[in-house]
Amino acid sequence: MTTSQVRVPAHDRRLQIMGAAKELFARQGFEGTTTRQIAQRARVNEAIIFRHFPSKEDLYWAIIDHQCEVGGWQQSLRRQLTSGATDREIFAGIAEEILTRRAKDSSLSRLLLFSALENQRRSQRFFQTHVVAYYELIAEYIRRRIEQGGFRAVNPLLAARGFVGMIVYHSLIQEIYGGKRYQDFDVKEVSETLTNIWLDGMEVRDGQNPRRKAK
Amino acid sequence: MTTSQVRVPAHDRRLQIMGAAKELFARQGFEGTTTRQIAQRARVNEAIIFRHFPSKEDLYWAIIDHQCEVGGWQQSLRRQLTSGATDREIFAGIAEEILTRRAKDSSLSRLLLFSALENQRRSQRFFQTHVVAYYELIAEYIRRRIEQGGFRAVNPLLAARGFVGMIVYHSLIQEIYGGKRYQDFDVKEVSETLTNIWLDGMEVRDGQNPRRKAK
DNA sequence: TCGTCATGTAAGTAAACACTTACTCTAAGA
DNA sequence: TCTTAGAGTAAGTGTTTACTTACATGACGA
Repeated sequence: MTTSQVRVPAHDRRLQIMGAAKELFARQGFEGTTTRQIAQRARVNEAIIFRHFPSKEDLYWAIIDHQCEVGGWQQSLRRQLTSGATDREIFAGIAEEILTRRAKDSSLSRLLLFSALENQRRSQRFFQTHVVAYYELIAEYIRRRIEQGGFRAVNPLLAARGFVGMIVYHSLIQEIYGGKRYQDFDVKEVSETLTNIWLDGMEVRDGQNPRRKAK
Repeated sequence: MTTSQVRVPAHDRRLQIMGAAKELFARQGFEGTTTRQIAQRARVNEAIIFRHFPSKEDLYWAIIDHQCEVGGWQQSLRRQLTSGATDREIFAGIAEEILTRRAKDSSLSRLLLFSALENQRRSQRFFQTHVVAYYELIAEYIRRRIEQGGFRAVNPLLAARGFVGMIVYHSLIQEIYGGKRYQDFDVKEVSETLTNIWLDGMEVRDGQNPRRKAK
């Protein structure tokens, strides 16, 4: 009995299923998505999913692992921080990359947020290996600039989170609350404006004492 | 046939069920939570839930509506913005309130975020009535300070989002990724540090031209 | 050319799901 | 003191869920 009976190599089928599942998980969460929906969207028999993945949950983590490998966030960040550009160029560049990446693949952002909300335990592994390292890189740069006297003396990790927070939260609101209809923003404007605010708050200006650490 | 058979007025039972459901929805999402779990946690027979609420979904929205009424975010914000205090006092106060409120009732933040992710359509109503108005109030204050020459000329809505983003994103990371174990932050330190960065980036200093709007 | 084995499928299964039904009990107003 | 509305319950309902099973098919090495 056949519908189309197109034979596809296992590796391609895997990717096809993961692609369909990724969008559904991103939109409806893990619990909100049924294996039947995934099969329909991937135009595949439901049993095929379980030939390629032991369980629905294994499929879920296969997607997340695959996405994280593809990403290359850290390499890109490291390149920007060591490029020798000015602070303003560096941070505006980071902001722009976050915004464009999130706009290009909003499924991934949603997926990771869902993962963090639905399954705190499991997402901790991702957080430890990816998020912490990302902040640590920015914080390290900030720490160095403080020592050089270019930035004021604040908690570097807090400053890094503040910067990333401005950017990510903006795009989160645009994405989650259907912000595009509410008000549209230009990526360049957003990244430059927010970077300017943050940087002018961080830089030491002539005749001004570096701020002491609060508390 | 009885286990304890304690008779409780309908209104109290409603609140009891909503309280139990709120925590479960906040932790596991709507789809991830079963009515049986809710009943067990509320120490109530499953059928009782459906006597008080027509459906699981009605219970869900009853919780959100109830939480939004209780909140009082806007009144508090309006009071702070018109208190006549300095910019630094006002914004540090706003930051501190956001942080303490979120820390005190982390279920609510999780619930609203879940709601936004799981049910984009429905959460738009909440967004329009609460979130938009909140940002608009801050943006309005920023707009006035720009006209007075106290703040630089940037998109006020963007600046408002940047400020709130720093604060909320920080507490989001602490909350979601179990940040308390990763690194603990003092509310005062966080609110003062982030406010200082943002405000020093926004304020016009002597001998400095107000920044033009990007683009 | 033919056997093999991974790819593919239809038709299941038991468990879990939201929700209902038919019934009991008791606190409070008359 | 009696009546009754509504709080409480045990044991269901049909449906949907993740996952399985038994079998069909065809590309490819020998």
